[in-house]
Amino acid sequence: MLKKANSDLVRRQNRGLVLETLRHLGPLARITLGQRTGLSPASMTSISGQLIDEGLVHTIEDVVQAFPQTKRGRPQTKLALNPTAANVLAIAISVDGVEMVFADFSGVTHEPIKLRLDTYAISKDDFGPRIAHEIRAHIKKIGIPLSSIKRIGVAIQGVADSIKGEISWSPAFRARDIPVVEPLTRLLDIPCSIANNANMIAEALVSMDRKKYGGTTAVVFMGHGIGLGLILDGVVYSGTNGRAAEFGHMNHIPDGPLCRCGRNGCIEAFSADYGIMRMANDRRGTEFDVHTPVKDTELQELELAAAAGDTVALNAFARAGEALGFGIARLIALINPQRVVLAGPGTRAYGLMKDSIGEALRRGLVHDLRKYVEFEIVPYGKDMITTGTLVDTLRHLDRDVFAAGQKAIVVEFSERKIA
Amino acid sequence: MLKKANSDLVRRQNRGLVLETLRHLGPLARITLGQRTGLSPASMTSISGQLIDEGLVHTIEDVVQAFPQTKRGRPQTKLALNPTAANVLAIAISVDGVEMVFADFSGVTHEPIKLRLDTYAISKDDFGPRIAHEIRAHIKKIGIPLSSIKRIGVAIQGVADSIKGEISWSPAFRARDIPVVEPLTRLLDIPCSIANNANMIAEALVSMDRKKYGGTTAVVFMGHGIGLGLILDGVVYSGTNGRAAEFGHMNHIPDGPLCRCGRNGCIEAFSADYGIMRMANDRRGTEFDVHTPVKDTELQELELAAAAGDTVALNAFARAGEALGFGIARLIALINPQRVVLAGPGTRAYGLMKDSIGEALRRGLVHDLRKYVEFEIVPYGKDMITTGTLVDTLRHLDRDVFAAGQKAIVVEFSERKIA
DNA sequence: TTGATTTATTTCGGCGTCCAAAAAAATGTT
DNA sequence: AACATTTTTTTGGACGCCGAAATAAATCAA
Repeated sequence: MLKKANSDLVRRQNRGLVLETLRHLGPLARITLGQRTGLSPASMTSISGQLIDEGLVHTIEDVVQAFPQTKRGRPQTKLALNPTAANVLAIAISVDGVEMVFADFSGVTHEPIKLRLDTYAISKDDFGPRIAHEIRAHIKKIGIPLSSIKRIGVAIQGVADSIKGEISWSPAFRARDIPVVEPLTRLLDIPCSIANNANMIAEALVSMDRKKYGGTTAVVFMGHGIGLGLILDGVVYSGTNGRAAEFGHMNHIPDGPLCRCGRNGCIEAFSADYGIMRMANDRRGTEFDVHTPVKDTELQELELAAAAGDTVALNAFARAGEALGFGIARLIALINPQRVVLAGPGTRAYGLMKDSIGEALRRGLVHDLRKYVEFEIVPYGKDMITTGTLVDTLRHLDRDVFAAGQKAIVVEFSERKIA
Repeated sequence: MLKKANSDLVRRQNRGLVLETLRHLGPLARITLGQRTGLSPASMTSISGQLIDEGLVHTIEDVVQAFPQTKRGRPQTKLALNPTAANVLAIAISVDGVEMVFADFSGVTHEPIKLRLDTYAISKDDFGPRIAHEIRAHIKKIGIPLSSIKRIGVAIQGVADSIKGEISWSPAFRARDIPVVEPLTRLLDIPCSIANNANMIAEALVSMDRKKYGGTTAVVFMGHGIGLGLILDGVVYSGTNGRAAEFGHMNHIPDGPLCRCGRNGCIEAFSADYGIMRMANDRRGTEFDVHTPVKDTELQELELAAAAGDTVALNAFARAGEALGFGIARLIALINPQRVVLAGPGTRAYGLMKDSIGEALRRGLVHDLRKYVEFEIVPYGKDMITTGTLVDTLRHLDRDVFAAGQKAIVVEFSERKIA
């Protein structure tokens, strides 16, 4: 259903457009902004004047306007997002621990802060307050005022309910339905949202290269679990109630090996680190409990063994690839994406799974559907999750908060006009 | 990325909103229309005046304003979509044949026209012209001018490429990549679009009950094949290049029974009519070629046998249900819809598959994901496909064609204003 | 029948938006 | 110093929506 439109909507949308363009392309002169956005120079003057009055944007003459203009004519005055307009905070929570990254409105980040926190032991109701406490402690250290933080984004490994603002389930926690948004909002008085980390990686990819990833892309995240971020028509799809896809717990083989989720035969049970480890141990007759976290060193040893030709290790990775390949085949049959991206630390062993993934795709997917899909492995940067979360959070400011304009400023603007 | 907005957009969007509201709620007075859309009475006068001038909407005083007003005050004059503003045509193509339905702008349909056409034998390049010819023949019979048909929507069983405007693959045709949009547009000079019939059923459901189906719903269509329509956030998702999902060819069991698509183990190979038939025949040692179309009478016999306790028949339906259940479990893991709807003639045998579907869902899906999903069987109406296609086609007119206004009329409007 | 009341619709004036064109500003070129 | 060029601002007009007032068209009451 369409929505009512009025001149308010027009300005809001164009303000948002200008902010997003500056964010994406960096400092630009009004004339260039006009060309990029399609807005007239007159409108650019009006909109940028408003944004400057509100402190969201500033002219950049002071700084290195250094580059002498080689052209004739009045020199451009470039506009840039004003870093001091706001700060945001991204928090990434996984079994590895908690990472916090602060950024200013222009997207420049502070040094990441890593917390050692025994998330697995913490209780449902202690987690939110604990994080709030940590935030307070660290902004004091960094020296930015709490009130300057306009939004917090939280990314978790596991199932996030972004409507309720809870961690429905995560391998990092023993507890379930852990409230996050409510305590942070209450204790810090800052709007907050929560999302799944595979979605945030997808967000990071789209912001990096909209042409490549902006259509319909499936981002498979391989790590301690197997996650999925879906980009549909350029927008990250976050499912009903924000509970995003659980690709790792899509069944591969009915009644297959036991998965951490309690069902049998999920993709994770084959392809996550613990699935691979279990497969190898089973063949060797060694006991293995799927709930024990797998140490990266152990996995690396297995990879080395496979590389050296150990058939048990090779087989474990081949089975992992097969499950993943069939999972991707099913995903393609359902969504028909233009591009499938494999990301995450688990891609380190891609070479050991490549053949079996390809073979599974051939077996499980009719050529007509396969032929249009492009595959890609992206090298995993640890900061993709926080980057994506920051992108998401800043876009929220651009579109919803600052696009609307601010009461106090509107008054100032009126005065300026009268005078 | 946001788009530039201007006053043009505002009027276009509000015109579209008014048209959609009238379409959805039937004739309404300006005042009611204002309440429903959120537009002021003044704006309603302006917009409706324009729409009336353009002939898209008419007042309904002439007709049965009969119902005497029980209230005091100036009586309402109801506005309605003007049936004569345009005609549209929906064409549904399946292995059963070709069905054409004409409708006027208010959505009132003519009697459906069924064509006997040997689609399976027709060549790639003969199909479009043949359909164009049939359209010409039938509008002559009905007595509406060709030029009044403003848009044609085609729904097919199989894979539609709605960007290229082709039937990529369909069980109704031997040929592939059959152009449809191009020949119809060329020979009739009418805009045309093509879509998948499961999507059109989804479209029909959303228009019937937006509250129920308007969130995230998966519509599984059971017939000669197994199709899927996905509604994401109230909008039917039509995949990359409009090539929608092929749920029926999602793999169920690697290296399982042969499917019509040439792969092994697709859901269809278990759950489509031919899959069920093959399963029963295999057990009985009878030969069965999956490419022979299954007669409905044969299937009914099998259903009766199962109902009478025949274990071979019962087993065939149970296996069909199991494949379907695991397919739905995988779908839920991936998309997490609020609602899963089973539709189509295949649901006639739902009673025989119910238990195995439920069992498969339990085996293949963790409870946390299962618990939020609602299941529903909708009784199958043969006209759901054409209804959905008409809904889609008329919305296109409302939003894209008539929302924009027409040059000639704008002039008239100015004159009226001056005088 | 007439006037009061009620409700729907239209008209009018105001405001916000965008835009095209003109003017101003700031620099390079001759 | 005058002219050319380019960017930015200003000005005036068009179009949109809206609130308020005016108008229209009925019912109700005396």
